[in-house]
Amino acid sequence: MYAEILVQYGSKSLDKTFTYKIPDSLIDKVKIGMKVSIPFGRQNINGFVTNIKSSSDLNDLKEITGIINENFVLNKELMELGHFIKSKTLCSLITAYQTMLPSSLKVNKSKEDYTLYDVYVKLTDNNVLIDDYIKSHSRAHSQLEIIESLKNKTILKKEYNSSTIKKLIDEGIILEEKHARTRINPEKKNKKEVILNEEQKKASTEIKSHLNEYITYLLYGVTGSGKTEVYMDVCDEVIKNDKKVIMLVPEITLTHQMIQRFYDRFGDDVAIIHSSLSDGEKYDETMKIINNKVHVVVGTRSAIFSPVENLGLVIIDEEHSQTYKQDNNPRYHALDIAKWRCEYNKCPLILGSATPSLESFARASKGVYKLLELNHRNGNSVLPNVSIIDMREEYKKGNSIISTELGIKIDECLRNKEQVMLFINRRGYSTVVNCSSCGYTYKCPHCDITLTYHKTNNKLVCHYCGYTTFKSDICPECKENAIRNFGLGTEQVESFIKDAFPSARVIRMDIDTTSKKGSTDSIIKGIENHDYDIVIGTQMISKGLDFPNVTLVGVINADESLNIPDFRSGENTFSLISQVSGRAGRGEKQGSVILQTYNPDNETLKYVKTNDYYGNYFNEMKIRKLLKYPPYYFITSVKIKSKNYELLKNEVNKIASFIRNGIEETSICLGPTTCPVFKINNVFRFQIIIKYKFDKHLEKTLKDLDEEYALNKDIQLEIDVDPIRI
DNA sequence: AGGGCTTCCCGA
DNA sequence: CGGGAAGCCCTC
Repeated sequence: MYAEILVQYGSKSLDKTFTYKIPDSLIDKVKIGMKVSIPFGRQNINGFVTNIKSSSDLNDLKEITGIINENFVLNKELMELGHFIKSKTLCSLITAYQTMLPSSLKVNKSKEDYTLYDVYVKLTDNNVLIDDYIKSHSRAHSQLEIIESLKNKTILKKEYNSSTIKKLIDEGIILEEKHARTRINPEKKNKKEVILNEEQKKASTEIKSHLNEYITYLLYGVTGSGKTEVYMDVCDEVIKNDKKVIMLVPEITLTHQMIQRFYDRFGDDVAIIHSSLSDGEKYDETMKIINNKVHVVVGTRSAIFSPVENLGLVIIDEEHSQTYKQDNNPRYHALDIAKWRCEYNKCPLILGSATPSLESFARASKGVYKLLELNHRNGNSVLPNVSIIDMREEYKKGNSIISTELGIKIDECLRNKEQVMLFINRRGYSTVVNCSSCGYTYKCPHCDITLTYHKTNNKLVCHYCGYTTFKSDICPECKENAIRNFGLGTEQVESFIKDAFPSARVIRMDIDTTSKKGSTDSIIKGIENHDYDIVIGTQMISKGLDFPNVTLVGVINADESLNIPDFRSGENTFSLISQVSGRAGRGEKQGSVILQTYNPDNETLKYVKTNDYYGNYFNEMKIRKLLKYPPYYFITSVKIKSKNYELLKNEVNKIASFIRNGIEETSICLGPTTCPVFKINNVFRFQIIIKYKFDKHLEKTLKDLDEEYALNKDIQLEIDVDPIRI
């Protein structure tokens, strides 16, 4: 028998199978989807079995040397899914499989058991041996004590002094026993029965009556409308049918509260998968899935690859979230994978959001997805009041950070013992540092961007490559004492607020204050317990958090995300600010939102103010149609990168004409142009954008292009099908 | 990916 | 003519 094997390396030049002979001793054991070790050239590496056959045209084949993990086999569904990922993202097949696996199970890893064991000890059954032992020697008191304490009992080994017990084990009086222990053990708390309101019941019933069909539902529910209850109600039904559920959330730490609710309801029937778990934790959770110990998998993007058998439902919460698209190779979108798997398993897919992506909403209005709406907040809470403040007027009054009105509102909140959230989507102290005398601006020497000032350590930091330098008040160009800060960041807002409201307890929440493991949790608990009155944060405070005592949300600079040069900036601003606003007034009290902006007439902000998703949708769609952007056209971007600028400039034009010749006439090829950030880490970057409705030549053209440059070390290509930003 | 084999350029 | 870097090619 022979096996076709993919080698562990992801390089494009090795993206083919190699045939090995299966030795007689392994014939009954080797299966498709297994990891095996093989000789390759003069090295010994691992590979992945993709096919088994009884004959081969080749002779003098080498033999498989061993199986890495007999208990792990990638199932047929995921084997097929690999081909889909390969063709969609133009990656090699082995890269597709590697992407599906947690690092402990990846093909290049040879260790097979990550299980954590507790070692227990017990007395041997051989009573004669024990008696002899006690009688025949004058034993240390401590050893006799151990023997006494273990009568009819099994106890953790580490309860005893290790050298004392070792002796007893060596003599055979005491036996060791290993018990596997899972690292994460959620508990089920039977909280009070959830009663769905009419809207929730309607949505849930609709989905529950089509559980054996591939239908994509768009659950469009305003913030606080209780989408989670609908998810859980449908989950219940799927579990009753003994099928499995995968639920995706954008970022685990921020959706901590939602995961807790799943634990409370389903307890140890839930496995959790996300990037901040350790390898061992991920291994345990994956094993729970493989061994059919759980019905529900909750996790971030990569959880869509969970090796569940009998998938009955996929839920993607906050479906508009950009985190579902992987921004390095393979650039897959979890939504595409979810669709593929749901179609394969003939089961429903639920996309939930308060601000669905334009693509999704457009599909729902065309009837491709089925639209389900939740228009009311759950319980007694109502949507917050939004007011827009013209910062141009405020600036004249001398307020550049907090407007008069926001100041008054904060004061009011503090007096009422309510909490405030202030949103500023930039970390650091100030985003631009320059000289008011000669105009010199601090820029990163390796990247094409300005440095951000961090006051906590008095350093200038590049947010792209991490370059750090000290800041001086004296201009390095003209030597004048005229260095000034522009552009607001979280640190500056924090220090301003601390000065303005000295009695308030203030916490800042951004990457810089939450990078330590567990710090996010402790901040969230602190907010829950009202240890803080004012929370200042970046977009990490925008999603999922549910604090009933937060009644005021201030958006310090609503223009920030509007000014990003991307066709989606309007859509993203609408959803970001709507999500942030949704943090206000989730309890009994009415919430209010203050949007500070230098563009009070901006269309997007007006729609945010009136919470008019439809208005914003139609407005954006009009623009997208006019400019031939998604969802009217598909987009693929080709980034071309090199350290050698002259070579790059030359090559880029060749690539553009190659693409122009290889696509249909109805498709549009834009560029080459320089990327918005022209240089990162001393690598120059150009891009070409292809817009198309349907192009049967494009995939082949891109594949050829990719292969052409696969071995070129000076030029790197980065092809992104359906990029999330350009 | 990684190692070996070929080629090509330079100095003596 | 030797040596060392650079490029090329192969791995079942």
